[in-house]
Amino acid sequence: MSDIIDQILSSIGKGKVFKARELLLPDYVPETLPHRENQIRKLVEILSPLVRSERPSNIFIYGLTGTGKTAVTKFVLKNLHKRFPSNFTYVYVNTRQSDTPYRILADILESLNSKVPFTGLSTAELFRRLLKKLNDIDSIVVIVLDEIDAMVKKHGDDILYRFTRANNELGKSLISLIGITNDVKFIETLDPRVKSSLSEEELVFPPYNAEELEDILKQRAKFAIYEEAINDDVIRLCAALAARDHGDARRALDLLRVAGEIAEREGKDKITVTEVEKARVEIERDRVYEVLSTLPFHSKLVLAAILKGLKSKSTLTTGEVYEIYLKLANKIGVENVTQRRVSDILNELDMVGIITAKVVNRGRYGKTKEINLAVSEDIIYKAIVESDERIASLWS
DNA sequence: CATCCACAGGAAGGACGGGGGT
DNA sequence: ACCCCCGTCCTTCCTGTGGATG
Repeated sequence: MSDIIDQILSSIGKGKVFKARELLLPDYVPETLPHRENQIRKLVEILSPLVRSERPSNIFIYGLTGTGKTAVTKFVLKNLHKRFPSNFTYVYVNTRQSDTPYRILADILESLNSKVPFTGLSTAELFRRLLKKLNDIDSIVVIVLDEIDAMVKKHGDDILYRFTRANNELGKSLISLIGITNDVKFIETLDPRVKSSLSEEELVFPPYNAEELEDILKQRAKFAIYEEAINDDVIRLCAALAARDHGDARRALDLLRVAGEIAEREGKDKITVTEVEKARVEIERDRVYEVLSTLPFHSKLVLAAILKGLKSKSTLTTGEVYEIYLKLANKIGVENVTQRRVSDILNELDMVGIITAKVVNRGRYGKTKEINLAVSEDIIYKAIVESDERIASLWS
């Protein structure tokens, strides 16, 4: 028995691909950020008052996913803090992970070493505690709110307004906000007071092109992967796939890392384009599984309805999906939700990238959504059948 | 050129369970 | 022990709308 385990362990242990796999993980902040020199310079300039222990302007940072917004922000703050540790503190909150005002405030308080209950308090109470804490600390605090658009779309800009007013309530200027968003149009939807206050300074991150992605990948690969285990074709393919997807560096790094993991798992000593292709499928599959696992039952059922419907048509409307959904609900004997709810569910499925639901006007034939899958059908099918047996029974 | 389709999507609220404060 | 606040799903009722059609 132990032979088997030894075998497995040794085959895992003697990975021939990665020198330092962690350098390819999404939250790793590298020492150099190629093709972001301008953004770094601008950000340091804006934040330079910190050197004199003064409050910098609030900053709004835009750019699509994987354009280096988070990395640059963390990089700059980390390095400034290293040089001037007593001048300020900074807090980073990802508002997609902590996507309610309550969680955001709780995260900030926890970063400032204040214990808060998981739930139970009002957000007003948390805000009061935050102000008190800031008053006690009495130094500049830079608060980074990453992926702020997701939170505001769900919960409104009320919390942002409160943040921008916090300096008044404190009676001194301690808080400096950095808002990061993927959605360029997002800022127009903000309350004008919040908008003007939050975007005292603005910074734009353009997408990387394929060449720049290659540079980034090469540079990381140099330290993360053995030279013999990789070649330029692999890097070029990862870069090209990611460039097709609006120049997303995170996606490019993910592809490379997962391709390497696949190579090691299969006992190979180098990454080839085959592994990159497998990595692409695997990444997509993992994402679908994860999204589905958190989906409420009726969302899965709506997805099942879409799958069924697309068998006979190339695109569906909300009404068509709802009809099929009603049949399926009836078949497995569960209460159905209203069409209004299904409309929202379709938007949610769109938001997480499993389907595309585009609003179209068809004149005389009304306004509806055109619904299509955004992920390959068999991946969704497998994921959905495994996630719930009642839904699985619809196919047996 | 008005009409009218097939919904979109906002507003208000309610049931419910998890987790406080006091 | 009791009340309060929260987020999550969901309902009901509603007003809004781009453009093919008559």
